[in-house]
Amino acid sequence: MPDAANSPGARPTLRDVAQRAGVSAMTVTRVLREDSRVSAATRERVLASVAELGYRPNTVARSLRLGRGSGLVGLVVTNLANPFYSRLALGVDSVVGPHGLKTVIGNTRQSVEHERDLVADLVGRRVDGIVVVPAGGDQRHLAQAAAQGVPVVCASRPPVGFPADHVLVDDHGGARDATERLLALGHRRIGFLGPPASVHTSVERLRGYRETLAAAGVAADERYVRQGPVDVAAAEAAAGELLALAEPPTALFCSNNRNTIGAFRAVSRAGLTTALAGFDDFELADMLGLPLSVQSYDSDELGSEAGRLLLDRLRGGARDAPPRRVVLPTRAIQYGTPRPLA
Amino acid sequence: MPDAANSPGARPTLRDVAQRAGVSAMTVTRVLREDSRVSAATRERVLASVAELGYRPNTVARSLRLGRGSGLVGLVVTNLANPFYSRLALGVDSVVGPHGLKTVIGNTRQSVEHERDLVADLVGRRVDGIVVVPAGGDQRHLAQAAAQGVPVVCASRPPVGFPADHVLVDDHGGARDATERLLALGHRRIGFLGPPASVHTSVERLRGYRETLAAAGVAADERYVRQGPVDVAAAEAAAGELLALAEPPTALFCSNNRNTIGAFRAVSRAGLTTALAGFDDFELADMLGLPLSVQSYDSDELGSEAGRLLLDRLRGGARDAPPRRVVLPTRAIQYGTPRPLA
DNA sequence: CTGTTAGCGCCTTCAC
DNA sequence: GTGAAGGCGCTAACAG
Repeated sequence: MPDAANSPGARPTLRDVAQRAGVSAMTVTRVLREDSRVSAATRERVLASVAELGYRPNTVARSLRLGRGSGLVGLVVTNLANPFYSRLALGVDSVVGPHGLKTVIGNTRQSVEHERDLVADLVGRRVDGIVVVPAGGDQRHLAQAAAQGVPVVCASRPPVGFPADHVLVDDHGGARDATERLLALGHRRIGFLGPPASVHTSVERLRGYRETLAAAGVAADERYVRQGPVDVAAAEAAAGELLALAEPPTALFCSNNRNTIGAFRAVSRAGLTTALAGFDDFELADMLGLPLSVQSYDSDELGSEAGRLLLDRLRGGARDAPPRRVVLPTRAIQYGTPRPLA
Repeated sequence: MPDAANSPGARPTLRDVAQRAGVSAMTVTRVLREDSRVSAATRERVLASVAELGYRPNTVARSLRLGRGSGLVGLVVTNLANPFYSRLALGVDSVVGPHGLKTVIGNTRQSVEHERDLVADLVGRRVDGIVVVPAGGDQRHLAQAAAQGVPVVCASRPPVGFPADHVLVDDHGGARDATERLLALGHRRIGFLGPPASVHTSVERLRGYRETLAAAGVAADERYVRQGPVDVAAAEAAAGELLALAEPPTALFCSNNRNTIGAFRAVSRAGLTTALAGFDDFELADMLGLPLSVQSYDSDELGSEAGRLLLDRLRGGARDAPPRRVVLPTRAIQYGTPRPLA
């Protein structure tokens, strides 16, 4: 009887295997851990017993006994449906997975409150570490987790009020480059479209945009700045407003791909040739029929870097190293042929 | 000293709290579980002690003691970077999350071997259940997990060789509708583009396409069928081949959005007006400048339905119900104005 | 080479 | 109202 399910739901234990093989539980452990020297004969018997019972060691009990963590890494993001975050998740998982760690997802739906509950839950589950894209400014719960000995790595946004490893994108540099490209084409009336100021990346990208304009001697015009849209529809509306101004911008810098796509829709619908520069690459960007430059980077790299930082704390010697910061560069991609301003 | 980290990494235990409050561990448990009647005074002292130590109950130990599962749901997909799967993940998580279950992700990268290892690992972690999009035809490892008492729910593809709840999309019906739309426009030379026959959905959609053609009295032409492309580049190449035939198809039915996008690129590059019908909606589909009909459905619904089926097995009375099947309908979306064949 | 003892952190059972 | 045992499944540390 290969897999006699004696009582459904009652999974066999180490003891069951031992008893069936006529040895002690300890011996079974040894065989399973390929530990010390066990006689070939015994090993055979034990393995047979394991197979017959369909025994699978209980990792939970094991990790409890060993005093280690649960072999889980918590991943906390605002919206996993966003490919940006799912790639990030994959990046984390691809790095920690080979080390026997599984990734637990936590979706906060932009709510700091959810984030706090999630982190508390993850800490309770004794995750070995947490990778988080903080949803808001209040990060006390993260500080607390870190203080309780759970390594925290922030991705995309820096930790606030406590030390932690973090991985950022070169938001400022990317925004500078994007803006410079528009300036180089002769544009002076350049609009800005991006998420609200509560989003760290948006702040940095806006700063890069402003500083670049200032450095080029272009007067800032706050009418051209729309910090707010988080989805395509809102971005399209906001872009439409800018384009409808008496003296509309001749170019738009869009600080993420939601805004770029929204802007594209608005420009396209209005039948204009407003130049576009954006942050984040996206599929079909090359087929839009408008020249477009984007600042691109792989979000899975954000994840894999975060995973590496975490592993260093867990396995490497970086257990008590001072907090580290990794900044990923962006690279410019030009779609279509840029048109100099007439 | 609010959170004196006595020894970093050594998290306080129930006993520590008890000792500090001058009570027994049992009493602390009671307070935490809001169990029996504990004197208000004791409760106060315990809670204070909890707060001061920053104590967080160890869920791992708890679930071990209670003999329950780990409060985890395993999610096994081939590629989380694909928005299809990340939405599915979110759907699962949104349903099981409110029941205190967390979702653990497992990415198989299309490898059945990885899938087997992953499932084994998840079972070892005593997940309460598994939602899986099976990567291949060999599902013995899933059967085994199910046999060991871990409820398995298949999404997008049915279980093979063992009974299990599953959620499918109406692949056949959607393909029929898509093909009928092309026939209605007067097309008779209709090509098919889709993933290899190892993918269940592809088989069903191809079947729907073939049966619909046959029903309309259109002779099948196997030169027009390309079952293989899994990414945009391969799809574009395959579409290019079809378009380059001596007697090219006047319309293409693409059985997923990778193939639709690839076909669009090929058609667009060739400057043709080949009609397109696809499966799966995708962003910017409306901006492509070609008429296109797609069979759309929400993959998060696949996930949430799967989550519900799983919950029924875990919490509901469906513990030992016969396996159930849920089929989600598709709905047609028309982008642009369809052009009847001249 | 193999077995016994003890206990990870928690909670059910039974006493007081 | 509260506490003392005992054990969930597993494995270090020590026997033998």
